[in-house]
Amino acid sequence: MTEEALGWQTLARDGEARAGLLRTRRGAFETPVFMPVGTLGSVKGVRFEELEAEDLDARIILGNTYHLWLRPGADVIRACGGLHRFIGWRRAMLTDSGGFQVFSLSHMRRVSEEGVEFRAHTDGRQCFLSPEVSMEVQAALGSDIVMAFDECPPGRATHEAARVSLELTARWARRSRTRFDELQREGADAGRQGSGDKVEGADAEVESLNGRQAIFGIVQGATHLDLRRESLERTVGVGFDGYAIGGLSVGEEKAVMYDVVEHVAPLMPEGRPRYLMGVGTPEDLVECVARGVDMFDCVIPTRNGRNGQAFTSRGRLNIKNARWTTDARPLDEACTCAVCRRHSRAYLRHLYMTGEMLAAVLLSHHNLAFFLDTMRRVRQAIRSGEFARFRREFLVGLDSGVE
RNA sequence: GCAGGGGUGGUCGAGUGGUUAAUGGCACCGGGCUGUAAACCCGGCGGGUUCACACCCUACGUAGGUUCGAAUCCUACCCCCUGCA
Repeated sequence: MTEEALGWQTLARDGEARAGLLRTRRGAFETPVFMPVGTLGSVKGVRFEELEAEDLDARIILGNTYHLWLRPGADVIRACGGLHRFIGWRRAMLTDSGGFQVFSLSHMRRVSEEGVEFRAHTDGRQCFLSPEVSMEVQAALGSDIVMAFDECPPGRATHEAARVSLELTARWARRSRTRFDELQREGADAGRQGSGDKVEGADAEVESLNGRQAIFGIVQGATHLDLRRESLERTVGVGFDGYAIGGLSVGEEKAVMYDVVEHVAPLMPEGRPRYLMGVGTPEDLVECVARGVDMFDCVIPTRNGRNGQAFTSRGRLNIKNARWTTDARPLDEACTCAVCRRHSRAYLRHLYMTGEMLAAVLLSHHNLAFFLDTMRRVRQAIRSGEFARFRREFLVGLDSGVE
């Protein structure tokens, strides 16, 4: 028996790229992994059966503290047995802390040492979010991986602003850890495993985990490498089950983002999973795996799918374009997802142009399939020592353009 | 037949003498979206020449007229709607 709430071990390395096995209390799966985003307890437009089906096979999804706290409320979800039971998802779940909303709703908030005062985007009422509140809400949600409460500065934050922000995040990391541990001891975790809950696909390794929630710390520092290093040291000093790089893809140049990841990821603890928050496009995933990242999440496949954009092995395809009006081919001729096996571009365009919700459903499905399949191929390439070649060919493919 | 109302750009619909190639909506064409305030947002949308500024044509049922100037006023005609016969 282990005392860990989460385990990660390297299966193979290829340059900085790592293939690993991540064990959570709700299932073990290989990394690098992409986590579909389900902010409000729903991966928008995609049923859980589909997420579990072979062409997607998502092993872990995201939920959001801030959004679920506002609606339906932590008490409701606790009363319903935690987020997993509430939404009907048995596999792993990671919850974001609400830290990102401090950034994205920045014009309706006030940040202080204690926490953040918000005006709820839903009805404008005054709310207060802090490391303690975030941990309490995430305990009520009972997610498998909890994120520390951080502050995410804009990508172009100055050195001085990024330093102030990073230091606040570091203090909040300590408070997050402290309150998180108290809540685990108090048994506040609504998703606690080991008391008779049958975990689908659980194996001996997973059952050897202690059944508690795990918690990840978040490295900030904007684009300033010295601050990133300092933030990393301080976060590791607190001690977490895994570490995330936050504050990227928030307005900075793409080359700068890659540069930050390239400098930070290899410095992150070798034996812990590394999670790049909110990233990214297919090329971002591959490029950041190459720099040592293990976990990703992004709204792009579902949001862009809803908005008519498909990701394919030859780049992006805008289903709205008139050129597809009578095109009988699937979105991506190299894709074997349920949507590509059955439907033509012409039909998908028709659905989109007529406002049928099925367009959003099918495009979201395909996009998730493409992202998840890309990660499968990434893992396989790393394990067979052919990641460099895969990376090169994948990027050439994306650049070749949809015909 | 008489009385009243009306015919505007792909479409619906504003505009009742002058910054009107003509407000809006829809449709259409294109672009964007990275820890989801997003089934959303932004641009274009009569034709032609131009990289562009710009210029030229054609347009508010049809044909005339009044006026420096007309989608807007007048006359005739065509068509549509409503009521009465």
